[in-house]
Amino acid sequence: MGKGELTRQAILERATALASRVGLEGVTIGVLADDLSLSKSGLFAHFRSKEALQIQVLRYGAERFLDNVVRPALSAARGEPRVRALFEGWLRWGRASADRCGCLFVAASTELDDRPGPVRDELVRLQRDWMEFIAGAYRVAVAEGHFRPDGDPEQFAYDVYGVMLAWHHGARLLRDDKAGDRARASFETLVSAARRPAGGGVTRPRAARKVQTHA
Amino acid sequence: MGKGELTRQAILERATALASRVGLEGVTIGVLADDLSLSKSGLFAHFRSKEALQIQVLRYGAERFLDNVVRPALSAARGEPRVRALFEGWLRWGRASADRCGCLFVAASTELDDRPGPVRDELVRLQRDWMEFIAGAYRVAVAEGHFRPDGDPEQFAYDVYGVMLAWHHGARLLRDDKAGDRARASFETLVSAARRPAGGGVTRPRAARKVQTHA
DNA sequence: TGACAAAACGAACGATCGTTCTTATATTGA
DNA sequence: TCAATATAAGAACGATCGTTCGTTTTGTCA
Repeated sequence: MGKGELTRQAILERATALASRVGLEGVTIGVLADDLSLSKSGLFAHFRSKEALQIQVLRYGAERFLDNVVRPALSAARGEPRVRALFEGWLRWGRASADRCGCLFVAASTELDDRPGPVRDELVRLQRDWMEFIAGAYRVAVAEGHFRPDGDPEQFAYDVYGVMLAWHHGARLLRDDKAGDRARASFETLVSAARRPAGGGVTRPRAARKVQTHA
Repeated sequence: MGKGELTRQAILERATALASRVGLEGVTIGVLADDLSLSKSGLFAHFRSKEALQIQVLRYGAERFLDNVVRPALSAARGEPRVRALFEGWLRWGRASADRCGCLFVAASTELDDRPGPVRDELVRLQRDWMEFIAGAYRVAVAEGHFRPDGDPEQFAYDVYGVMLAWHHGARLLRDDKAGDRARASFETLVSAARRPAGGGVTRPRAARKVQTHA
């Protein structure tokens, strides 16, 4: 990796952390340059516009999210355990104080929802991918016999996302200590609703129902 | 109402609508003055600082929310009907294209969650009040015998807020036509889980609620 | 090591930011 | 109607915004 790519990564690292606090628009070239002991023009040369920087920040944040949440969760067993691993990783990621790329997307979502342009397009693409990934994890859990087959994967993804957003609101804004417990309670409700009915309904299960209790 | 108070209201009206699109920080004195055909200094004189303007915008938005959502819902019957009226009004308010004070608070929440100061304090106060109001509506429904008494009102408020945030994410950012249906489906799940058990049997733990009916 | 390319700098650009003055115009009450 | 007052305008401030340009430093490789 050349020198240029190295500082470029350092810039994106810093910018991503900053953006989750002050928003994508709040990341100013001057402040960012000062933080990294660079000149404005030197930093600017790496990206040819602020818009390009913003897009790169979104992609960098998504990569970090993949590294820290998605990929680790893939080592969990297919089905419900993996869905749980995704949620727990997501929550852990949101709590992390060091790099707050998690809330970068929450912040960017409300910041860009009414501002058309390539930055918004990139964010929508990433968010759609992530929602679809959750829905996919749900489908795998159905295939594994953990979740009921007549559920709606997209609705599940929608609901889980809502739980995360509510957590963000409670924990970050309202500083509610119970936000984490509340998020887990909501998630547990969603998971038990997604499970196959306990009594053994009309559809005959192909595999024995796994019982997963939470702490 | 004097002349001053009149233009002051007009400024807040415009600023509130603008803030829900570009955020509280994005509402710039110059742009706001141009929109209203006022001079920067003339507008500025009404508030002695931008920070004061932002606080006034939050209060104005909250008043509008009270007028358009909360007070109309109070004419619904106590208990579950009122809870439903609150939710429907909330959703309607979020959809309204004319004045978007609803998403003002969603936008401000992520914008201010990491920026201490009096503006943030005001927002937290308003949001706490609103959450507590929802929890209060839940308690009334318990008192009316509609909802089960062993439920957690704060958890209910938390969950409903999550549904609204997910709707905002789906409808505003992802432009998902099904967001409204999804939000209603999630809300119905919450309400049926909150209802008294039909059989009137043993009270079950909160995590083992009823099966979710996906749309 | 020397030549060439990559990377960072410094200065400046026009524009806009929030804010502060002083001056002019409306509005109001006696 | 006429002062008293409230309201708006105008000009300018220092600061910062994203961006451009030419120069200088630094890294890379034959």
